[in-house]
Amino acid sequence: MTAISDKYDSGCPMAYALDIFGDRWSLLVIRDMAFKGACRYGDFLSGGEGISTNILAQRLKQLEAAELISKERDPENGRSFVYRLTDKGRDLAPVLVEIVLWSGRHNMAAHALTGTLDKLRADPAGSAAAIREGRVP
Amino acid sequence: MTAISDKYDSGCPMAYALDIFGDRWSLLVIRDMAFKGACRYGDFLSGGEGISTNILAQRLKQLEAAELISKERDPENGRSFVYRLTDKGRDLAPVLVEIVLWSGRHNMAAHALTGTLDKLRADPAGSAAAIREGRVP
DNA sequence: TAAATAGCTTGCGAAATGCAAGTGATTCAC
DNA sequence: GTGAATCACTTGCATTTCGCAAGCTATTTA
Repeated sequence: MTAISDKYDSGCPMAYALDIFGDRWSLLVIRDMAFKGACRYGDFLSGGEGISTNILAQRLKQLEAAELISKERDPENGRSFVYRLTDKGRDLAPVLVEIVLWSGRHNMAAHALTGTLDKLRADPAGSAAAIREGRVP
Repeated sequence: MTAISDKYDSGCPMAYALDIFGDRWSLLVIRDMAFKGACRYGDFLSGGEGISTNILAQRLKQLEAAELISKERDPENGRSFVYRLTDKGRDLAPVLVEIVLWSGRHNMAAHALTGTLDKLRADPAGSAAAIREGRVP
């Protein structure tokens, strides 16, 4: 399997992408990693939207299987793991940036991540580059 | 309601967007409109991935409620309706383009929409502009 | 006026989701 | 060295959503 499954794969690039992150939670996990520097299970659990623990575990496995994230033991705490975006995952930066910019244009009620939104607006390409390099914009 | 529901809205721009199109089918419907010029119920049903009719009807309602698409009677065929992207819907163009480009970079098996993919690669901004203007890239 | 077309709606079994409680492997405090 | 705490899950179960098939309504064509 690629991620959730290949059962819908029609060869369309959009369908390929949605097969991997076309659900409620995957992009929120990736957002936590890209914009907030989250890297541990507990970080995602307390990410703000209240993902439940079984779904989180499932999504992390799927994202790892799709090679968007990697999982390693935490060298400083043996009972913890560190999740990181892979090159493929960081390469989603322009997608994330455009989604945030779109929401910024159309959701007047937005109040979270606004500091980041200002930076993205001021320099979308630079922000995407930052994510791609593993930095938090 | 905004779309599927507001129950997850945390004020984060990403969450706002995913609340509207964070599911398996919404972006595929929008893809059919943006890249293939689809505008009728039957067009979406035969869009390639096999969405089922009840889910399609539900998604069209949600997308209309979120003001990404509009619905009108077809002036040339009274038993048909014409769905169109609104300004807000067409404004998703950069998101769609970046998703397709990302898939193009990472899915070597892609075979559908490849003519479009080449155009997007050659001129991403121009392709996004075409969608924004209601043309098919 | 009968048949075909377009766009749904309904019913129902299967799958995914959400919540709560429980497990197992470290690690820390004493 | 032992008990408590932490971290990362897993399991069970009720609820929700999905997917398939059949049916319904309005309009149009023959």
